[in-house]
Amino acid sequence: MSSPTRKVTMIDIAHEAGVSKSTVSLVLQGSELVKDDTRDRVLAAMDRLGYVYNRGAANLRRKTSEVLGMVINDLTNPFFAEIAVGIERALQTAGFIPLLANTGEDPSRQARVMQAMREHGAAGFLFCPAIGTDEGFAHEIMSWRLPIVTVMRRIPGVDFRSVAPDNVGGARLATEHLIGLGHRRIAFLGGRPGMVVMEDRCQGYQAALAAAGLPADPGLIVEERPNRDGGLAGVGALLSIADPPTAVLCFNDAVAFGALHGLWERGLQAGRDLAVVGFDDIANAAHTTPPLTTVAVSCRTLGERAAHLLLSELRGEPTGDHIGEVRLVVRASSGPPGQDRYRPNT
Amino acid sequence: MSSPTRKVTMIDIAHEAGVSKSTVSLVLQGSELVKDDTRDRVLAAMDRLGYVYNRGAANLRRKTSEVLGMVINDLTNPFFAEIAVGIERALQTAGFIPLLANTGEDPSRQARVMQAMREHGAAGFLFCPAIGTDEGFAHEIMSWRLPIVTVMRRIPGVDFRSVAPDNVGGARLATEHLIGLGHRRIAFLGGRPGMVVMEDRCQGYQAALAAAGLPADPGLIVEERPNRDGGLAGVGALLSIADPPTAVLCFNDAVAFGALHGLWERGLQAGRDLAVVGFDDIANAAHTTPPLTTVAVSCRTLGERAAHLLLSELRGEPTGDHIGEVRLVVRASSGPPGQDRYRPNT
DNA sequence: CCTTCAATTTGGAACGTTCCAAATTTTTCG
DNA sequence: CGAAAAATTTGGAACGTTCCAAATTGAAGG
Repeated sequence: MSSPTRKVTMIDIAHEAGVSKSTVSLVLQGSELVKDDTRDRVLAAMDRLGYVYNRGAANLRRKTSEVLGMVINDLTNPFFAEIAVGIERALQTAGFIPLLANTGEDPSRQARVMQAMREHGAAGFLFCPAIGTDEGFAHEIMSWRLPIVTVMRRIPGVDFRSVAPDNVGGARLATEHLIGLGHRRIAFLGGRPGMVVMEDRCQGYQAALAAAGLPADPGLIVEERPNRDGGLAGVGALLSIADPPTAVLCFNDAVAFGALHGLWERGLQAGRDLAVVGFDDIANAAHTTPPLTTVAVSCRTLGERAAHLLLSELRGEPTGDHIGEVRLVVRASSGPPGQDRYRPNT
Repeated sequence: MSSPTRKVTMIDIAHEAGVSKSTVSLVLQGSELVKDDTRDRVLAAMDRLGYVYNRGAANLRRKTSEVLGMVINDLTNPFFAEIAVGIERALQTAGFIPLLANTGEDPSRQARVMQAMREHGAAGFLFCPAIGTDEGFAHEIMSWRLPIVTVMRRIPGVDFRSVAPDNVGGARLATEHLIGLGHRRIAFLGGRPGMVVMEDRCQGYQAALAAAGLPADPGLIVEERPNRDGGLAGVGALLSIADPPTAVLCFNDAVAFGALHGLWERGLQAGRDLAVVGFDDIANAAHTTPPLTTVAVSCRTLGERAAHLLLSELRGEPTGDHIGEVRLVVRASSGPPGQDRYRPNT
């Protein structure tokens, strides 16, 4: 039992059950062809000998695999962690299993690890591209002719299926909300041009302004790192311009958290002194002081949809992109513009 | 090029380069035996034909694999996400690659997916057990005779190598800090007995009390879910007992966040009205209001150590458990006991 | 009992590697 | 130059499956 005994194979089972290896194989594949009685005998033998199916060998012969690559730019970000969980869940129930890579936004790591996954027989990829992913690489992996679904960030210039929330619509929704509250000078804070997500959200913001007949002041669009630090720095910049905004739509919740913090540092309060709106509705958004108004994206669902999309592609079914619904969640960080405290110069 | 051409194999390369498949194999394995000139020819051929190494086939023959199972109880928890990232990083640089499973604290999912990973040829496991993991299952996987390293939560009764922070020491440190501030009635909040981590931390807390000659009031140990909701509920319970504590050590940061929120709801302030200390120092701890005093655990490092431990085991090297260092980070949520506001009954 | 047809079962050749023992080529040196 | 030694290269048998075509068994019908 604890001896260094050779691994149990189908042949051993065949022997033990008094059938051929082909029959064992049929049983393993749940074939209808085999007689119930025989099946039972084979299953019993497997049990007795402690058989472990060797999928590697099977896949070698069959030229397929149930292994998929899951490449995530930043698992440390709860938003992407949630997506990863959604993907994993869907794959698991479909009998697939992901190889994981966290690229940490490093394109060269990304390239290395995706190559490794290919060598390990990944049958397709769920892919949240790192920020600097270039078109050359995109073409490279396209040439692999494996199904690939990009999640959140689509790559311009290649036609992978993609799954993403309705960034344009969400930003429009949020901006309309602010306009409805009476705001006229609304800023957009965070992100870098070249980031598709930033561009989409910014576009939705601009569309809402335009639809309301409000001027688009380029000075109100502040580029910043897409994280808390960016928000902190950006809100400072916004408050110090000559004619400061009364509201700010942040690229994402992390940026909004930073903005909240920046306000707090100045003795100002979000909602009263400056309306702040986030994007994503990550877990913490409900628990800041004040709680954050934000655009809710169901990232778990997004992950599941991505997985299903990839599975469809694997089956060769026709597929289309998926744009996830968004929903505005109004909390206390967004209020109407006030006249009292928010202008340092009065 | 885009034709449904058969996959390129070593044999094709051998042909193209005018050598035998054995030579190609040697090149692939970076052997010193092959002449530089030949190596170049082979590499060139690979390049020309677009060869992809089939590790599945290699592993079948070689009876090893660079694939490891990474089984995480809850990736949604930033603490474990960080560990996962640390593991993945270390594995990647060592040329290994993880299969991922998120069990969502469900032991039956856990059992299913670990079996699947075994069938896929996982050579070992990095394992953060789900909460209800029973000893029977532990013995089952032990019988697989694969190297397994448990992370964070060790399993009593089986001797897997394990990696965890110094929970006992950290809790002692935190409690000593509170005692040093002058607190005499210090509560412990959150977690369930049966959770090893809770037991360790609670033990450290009790040790510190005992060392300071303070009585151990069992009424000051409040079991609760190990998350924000548990903290919220628990702090309410603590404040309403006859002789309430002046300080509370929370099972982890999430619980502490809930406690902070509970205080805020009652118009009380952490640090002044009740000293609150967390455990883990997750990303948000520095950004609560007030910022949270907590025991910092370097989870990224923890993950890396776990990976290295598993790799050592794979190489058959002698190994031992790793207990990660902890460090007390004092922020504003813990102050000396006051006399004014924290007693509802004065 | 023989035939026919359906239901089961089965050998053996892949799948793309590695690894061993043996073969071949190259170098060294008396 | 020839022999011995060293450096390279090479066939072919695994590894544990699947899958096909063919063989065997069983049931039904005359």
